[in-house]
Amino acid sequence: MKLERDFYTRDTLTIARQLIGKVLIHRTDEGITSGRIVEVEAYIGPEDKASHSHKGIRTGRTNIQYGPGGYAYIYLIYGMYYCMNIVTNVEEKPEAVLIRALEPIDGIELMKKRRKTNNPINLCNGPGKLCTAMAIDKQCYGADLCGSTLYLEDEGAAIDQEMIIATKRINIDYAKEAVDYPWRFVLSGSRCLSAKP
DNA sequence: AAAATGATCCTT
DNA sequence: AGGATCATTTTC
Repeated sequence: MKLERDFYTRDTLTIARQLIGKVLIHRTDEGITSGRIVEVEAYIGPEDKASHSHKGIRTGRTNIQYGPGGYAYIYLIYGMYYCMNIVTNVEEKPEAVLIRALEPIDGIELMKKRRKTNNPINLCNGPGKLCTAMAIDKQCYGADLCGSTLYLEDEGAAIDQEMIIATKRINIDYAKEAVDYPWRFVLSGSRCLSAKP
């Protein structure tokens, strides 16, 4: 079942935890790719020094975060890689969840071609990698996740809450006290994580 | 107008 | 441990 708007317009940490186990799907002219989410990080607006919308910074890049949840926030990092976030909560709350790793499901051959590797566990085990594998780029900025091109589905099988581990976020050393917030959620034991829990 | 800065990945 | 590489943001 496709996730609808009401899934996205809620509390960000609740959504982040519930995103583990959901399936991300992207339909392109080249074909369909999909993967099961196994790692995410929450970025919670003005109060979070690690967030792009820290202090309510509103620019061309962060603007989509200020709308309602259920839209894609895509940005280029280090001049080379795209990262995909899911905008969460309601209007004027600039919050989002970064998708950090997936276990590939559909379109694995296409992913291998795009990523130039044959190792299936090296296709989507990082935020830049999964965007390359699924051809998620600037064109996806602001995409409505309640549409039919880029969206999420619930597999049906619920994840045991004990299998979801909360840890510190990755590579945000610049974020002062926020470096210690346990806002990264991973599926325990997954072979496709970007780093050890 | 110019400088600084990365929510990363790959190679050594 | 270091370099690639550039859009976006911040600063002058």
